[in-house]
Amino acid sequence: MLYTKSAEYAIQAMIYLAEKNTDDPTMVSEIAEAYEIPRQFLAKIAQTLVKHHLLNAIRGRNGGVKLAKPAKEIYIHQIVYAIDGAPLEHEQCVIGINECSDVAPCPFHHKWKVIREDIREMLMSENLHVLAKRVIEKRNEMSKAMAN
Amino acid sequence: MLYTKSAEYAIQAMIYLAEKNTDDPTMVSEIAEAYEIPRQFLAKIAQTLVKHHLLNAIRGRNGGVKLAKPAKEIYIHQIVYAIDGAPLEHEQCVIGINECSDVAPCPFHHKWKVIREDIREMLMSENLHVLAKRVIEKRNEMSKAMAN
DNA sequence: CATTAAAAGGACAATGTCATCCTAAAAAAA
DNA sequence: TTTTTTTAGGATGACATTGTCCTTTTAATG
Repeated sequence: MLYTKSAEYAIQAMIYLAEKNTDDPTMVSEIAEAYEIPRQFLAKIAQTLVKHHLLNAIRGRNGGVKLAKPAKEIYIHQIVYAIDGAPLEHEQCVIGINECSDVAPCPFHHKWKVIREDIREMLMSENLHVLAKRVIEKRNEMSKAMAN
Repeated sequence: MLYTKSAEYAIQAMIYLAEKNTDDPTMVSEIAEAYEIPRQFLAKIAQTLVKHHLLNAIRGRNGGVKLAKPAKEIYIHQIVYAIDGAPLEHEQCVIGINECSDVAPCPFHHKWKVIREDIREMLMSENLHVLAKRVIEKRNEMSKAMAN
């Protein structure tokens, strides 16, 4: 919808690592199992993330991957960019009209522009640290609710 | 992004017909040329729209397609639905977390929910009549601006 | 009735995304 | 040094979307 399945897997994997919050490497197979992502496929995605300096990889026994920088400094749009590539700069009109712009907008233009900026804002403003914290909070709430 | 390329072509074609606002059939090849859509491909899409009772087709010489009902009664979501199929009812979480719901949301959940509803609202509220009118207005403004 | 011009529809080709398989390289442990 | 365990990376397969080709059906016109 907003990004490919591959980018979704990448975000999941990175949140997993941010949650663990350790300096030790984590095996790709562990992450794959946790999120039920095909192992080999996630390995490819991890390779790409390493190339884009979002992950560091340690090869060999006891190896694995870890965040290449603090979770606070990794934003979702960076992950999406790394996997799906740069967003189109001549922002694509929703109904594909060539001359669509603010001056000569397509009939959807203004509504769509607002939505697009909301999405952009969402991807640009959220970092892994915040997301991981929220996931952990939710887990705790869940287990509390279960206990009752 | 919101829908497939095929659905985009379908919307363009239907707006073209709404703009013409005639009861005479329009050849698919004419529409394809106007929007630079592969002719045969648009023909397939038109077939689907006919099956979904959004277009009527007239075969043979002087044939073509036309809107199956007044432009005011055709909403964008109907076109998208016809081409791309029904939207997933168990609305998919943006980061693919299985247990994501209002009660146990994923870390994006609330922001994404709002955006998703804006999109839905946009597709549900806009009909071809309004869109075509806006396109025509824009064209007029454009040609006025050119004249200066 | 034959010709022409349109949509209908089946088959298939091209492309992109998602996924798997297998071998190589690297590093720790036996 | 050999074995084991991990990521790296090339090749290939499965599948969906996009696009093309060709034949059939339908209907107007010569």
